[in-house]
Amino acid sequence: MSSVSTSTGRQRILDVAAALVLDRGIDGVPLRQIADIVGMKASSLYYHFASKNEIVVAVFRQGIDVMERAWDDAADTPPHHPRARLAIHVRAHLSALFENGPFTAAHVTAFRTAPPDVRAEIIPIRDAYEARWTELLAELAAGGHLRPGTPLGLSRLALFGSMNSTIEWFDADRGNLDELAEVITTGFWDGFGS
Amino acid sequence: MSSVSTSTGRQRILDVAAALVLDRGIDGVPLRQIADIVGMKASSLYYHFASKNEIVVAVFRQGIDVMERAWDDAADTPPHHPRARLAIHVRAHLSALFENGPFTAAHVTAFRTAPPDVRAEIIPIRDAYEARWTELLAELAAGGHLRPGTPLGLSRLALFGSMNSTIEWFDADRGNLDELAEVITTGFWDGFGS
DNA sequence: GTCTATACCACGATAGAC
DNA sequence: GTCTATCGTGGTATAGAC
Repeated sequence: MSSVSTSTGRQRILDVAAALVLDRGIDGVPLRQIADIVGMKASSLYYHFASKNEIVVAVFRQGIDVMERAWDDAADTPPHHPRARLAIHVRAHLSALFENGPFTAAHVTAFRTAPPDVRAEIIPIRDAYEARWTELLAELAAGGHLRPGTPLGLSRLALFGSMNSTIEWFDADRGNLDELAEVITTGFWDGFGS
Repeated sequence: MSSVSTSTGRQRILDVAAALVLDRGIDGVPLRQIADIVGMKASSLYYHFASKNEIVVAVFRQGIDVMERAWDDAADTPPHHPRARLAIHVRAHLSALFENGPFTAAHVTAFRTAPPDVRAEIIPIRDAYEARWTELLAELAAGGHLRPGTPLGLSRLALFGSMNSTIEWFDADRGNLDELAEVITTGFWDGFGS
């Protein structure tokens, strides 16, 4: 298992690149800066990757991979009643955003400004992840657990927005991810009104 | 009243810059591209602005200004019961995001990767806008209309996330903003569960 | 208020030694 | 697998004519 400080070679480059891209965006990160932090010269990056775009694609891929793994882990737990099933996947998505490196967060924040060819390569992969959520919400709706009348796509997008926007303000070092997941789940399920 | 196609000089530069920054991020937009679309040379931009950062600051300022004006218009309407009061301000915020140029959306999406000095100049201004929301939510909570136990800051951030993340998917040309505002308000107030 | 010309630097990327 | 050296391009910004 790799961690940021112990990874080597290709993975170490991706760790550094993901953190920087999350912070400054794709165009805000020169290859020279990635290389500096890794401890090599920019030209040496080209032994591991053919281009900057290829690094970005690898970062995004790994970000989606982290999300899918978190989903799979969550899906392993025994079946719950509907709300708990949602809660466990919300917690998993937040885990991908905050507990497994900067990859998922980098993907979520930087994808919108990525070059068209990078986007084209990533879209099919992220679609597969989104389809899992659509399916989960469809099952909840079929069981009568979601308000009728709201299109499924809308509630999925609202949930994604609510989860992903935590990147802007949640501090994983100070806050509690379980509590955050509970707030988001409750907000989605019951709302904040009373 | 200025519109994108008829504005001139300084405002025309800002209109173009805001649209491009929304699309590609700050570092993804060369001054030459702004100048091209405006119909001048890049060097001529320096007659109107001292630096690229100054353009970005002006774009963000206007984005916040649009939000505040939308808020003020909403606050002009006679007092409602609590949920309707919230709904009217949600609608106003979405109006700022989609109905008054790309400034507010550019601010929301590009601020996170802005250079530190740009951020420092903008933060106090955006804080004032956020304080309006905090105050509104505090009044709702004081009236017993928000679920007790959820910190006010959390519900404000959840609401912001839900509204601002619509930038990623809502198509103002095809969708209905009133309906969107209703979905978001209902989602915040009552949730999506049943 | 916009132009031409240009300075200066940083960018991504390649070649080839070690 | 990393280095030095370098190429070509394009970035922000300035000077000065018109």
